[in-house]
Amino acid sequence: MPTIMDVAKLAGVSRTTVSRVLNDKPRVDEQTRKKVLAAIEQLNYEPSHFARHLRKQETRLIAVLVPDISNPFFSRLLEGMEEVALERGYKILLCITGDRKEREMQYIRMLESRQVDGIILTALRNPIDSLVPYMQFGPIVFVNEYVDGDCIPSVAIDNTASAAMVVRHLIALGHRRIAFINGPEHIIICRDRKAGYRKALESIGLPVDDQLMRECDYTTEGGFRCTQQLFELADPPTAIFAANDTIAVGVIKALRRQGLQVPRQVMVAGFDNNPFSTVIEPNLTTVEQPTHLMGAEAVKLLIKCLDIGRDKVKFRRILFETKLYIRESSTASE
Amino acid sequence: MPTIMDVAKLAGVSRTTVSRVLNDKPRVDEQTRKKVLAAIEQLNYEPSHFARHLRKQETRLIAVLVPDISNPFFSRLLEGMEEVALERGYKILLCITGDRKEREMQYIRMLESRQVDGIILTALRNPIDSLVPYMQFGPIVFVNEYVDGDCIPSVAIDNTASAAMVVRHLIALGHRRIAFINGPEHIIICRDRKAGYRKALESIGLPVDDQLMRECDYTTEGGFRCTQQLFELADPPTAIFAANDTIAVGVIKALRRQGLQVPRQVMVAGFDNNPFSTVIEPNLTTVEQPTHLMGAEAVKLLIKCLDIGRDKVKFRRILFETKLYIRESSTASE
DNA sequence: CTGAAAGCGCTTACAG
DNA sequence: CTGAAAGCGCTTACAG
Repeated sequence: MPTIMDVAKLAGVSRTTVSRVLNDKPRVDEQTRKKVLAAIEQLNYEPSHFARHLRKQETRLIAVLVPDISNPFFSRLLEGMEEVALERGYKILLCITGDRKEREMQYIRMLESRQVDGIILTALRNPIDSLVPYMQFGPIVFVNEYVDGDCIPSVAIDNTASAAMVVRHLIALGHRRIAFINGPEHIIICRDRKAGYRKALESIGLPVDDQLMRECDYTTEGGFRCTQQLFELADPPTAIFAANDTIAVGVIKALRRQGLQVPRQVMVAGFDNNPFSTVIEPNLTTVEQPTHLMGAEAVKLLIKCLDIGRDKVKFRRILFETKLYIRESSTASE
Repeated sequence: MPTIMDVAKLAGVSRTTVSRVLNDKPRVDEQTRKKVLAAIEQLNYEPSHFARHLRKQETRLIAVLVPDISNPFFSRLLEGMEEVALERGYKILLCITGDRKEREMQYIRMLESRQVDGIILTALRNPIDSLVPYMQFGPIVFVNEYVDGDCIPSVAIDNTASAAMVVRHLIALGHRRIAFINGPEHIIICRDRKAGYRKALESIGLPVDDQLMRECDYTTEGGFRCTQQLFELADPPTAIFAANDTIAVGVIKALRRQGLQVPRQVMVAGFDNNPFSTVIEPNLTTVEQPTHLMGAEAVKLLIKCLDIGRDKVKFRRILFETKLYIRESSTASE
């Protein structure tokens, strides 16, 4: 494998000069440049990223932590990130945590051993304080996930407002008994969606019935089970809002099992615009997040922190708009 | 950020000794080891992976190229890889090609600039010959994808046999007009599935009707369109085998649109056991590949090439068994 | 058991 | 415009 020294010898110059040509520095004679370029070509030389980065004290690597890559929400986020990273000369290290705390910390520690320049967290299962010791080693940016305060830059949506938008839509269709099946409420996103649900009800003076609020683990089975429970109530709901589409699939399956027709007898809405949502019958009303944009923006934010220093970065909290897709599952039949 | 020199000074030894302790080398006095360990602890020292790898001429990084991470097939493959990589001290660089040839080559070139130790390809859109110049820089392993001959180690399934299994299943249910909607036939996997389709028909003396073989781009829309065309035939099929579940969703949607009942009037089968397959009604008969195992095995194979040299690795072609899931879409009503 | 020295392949002041 | 030298942070023969 040829090194810079081989190129220098062949071209009859010093390795300093080769380095200059390589990095497009000024003050190189045109003749010299040509000789060097020819030597590079002839040897099929590629500079070693490793050596370069050791010298420059940077890795051009970004660790992205995701709980679960099979979830289209996270894979789309990654697609958005990858696009921008490549453009800017960064590479992405895929870190799947499986929502396990130790695994998460293990990856965060890569910052300490300088394996990566920075970290993007799409979720955080450890307490926020556990990040503090690592922040000195490089920037950390949230996307999707966020925390109160703005000690850590984040890219996200307004979950409260988005959930409220769905509930208002169901209210407008005449529903008064609207159930909410949430994901795990130790997750801030779920807490905020719940807040949005309450807010929408309260804003028009509807009572908030604890019986109608359920919590599951973000799975289809969870949605199925919670729906069954809801229909054991004396006064069951006429509409169900699920905190994500995976749950909503379980909701629709359970309703079908109960012999209840969607949307005629019960309306359903989800969240995420998962590809599922147009496969299931009836097609699911849902909220779309601009996942590609969010991923892209997160990488841009991280690179900005790297370039100008975290503390100088403004807009520490970037919010994106969401969009409600009204489909069959919440469409009134004429 | 402390370096090995800081530790050496604090412990009052040479950096050679610190390195020995770090790497668990023998011939270090127990007292000395303790002193060094204490210094490491006190400084919160972590060795720089970069420097270590520059010296050792390895990166412990594996580039994994995938066409599309939103496809659950590829994301599960990645999950399997990640698990083993982490166990063995390797990290995974996520390379999304979007099926673009230039993008693919761009990533393959990382081998040349020694950014990664090896490459795993889940697909290859460039001609196989284009890999040859890069093979000298590090091992390349296929998973899912493969080529004729065994110049490149691969982990895959027997696509011909698996497709034949599906078709035999449909034949056993009494079908004689079985259509096949394939993915792009420049992909070897699709060609092999088609071969399996033909083989199953021919094995019991059924004619192979060109009209019943269609090709699309692996999308739901493609499956929809091809199905519509099939039902413009004078003698339409009574069963449709789609080369993957995404296509099969389009098939079922088209049949529904035509007012045809599945499975009563037309039976359908897919491939991949995509999560879709249990969301769509009726639930889809499909073939499951052991994606996690395949991903894991691909990483093991690559690491073996790295450890003992590509040429010494046996089992250059590893085949995994597939499993047919018979669901409603191909179940005869009593 | 321990250390001085060389070297992995680059880049960057510094000097000319 | 060009080059000699130092150095990024490690590991590894080599010598003692």
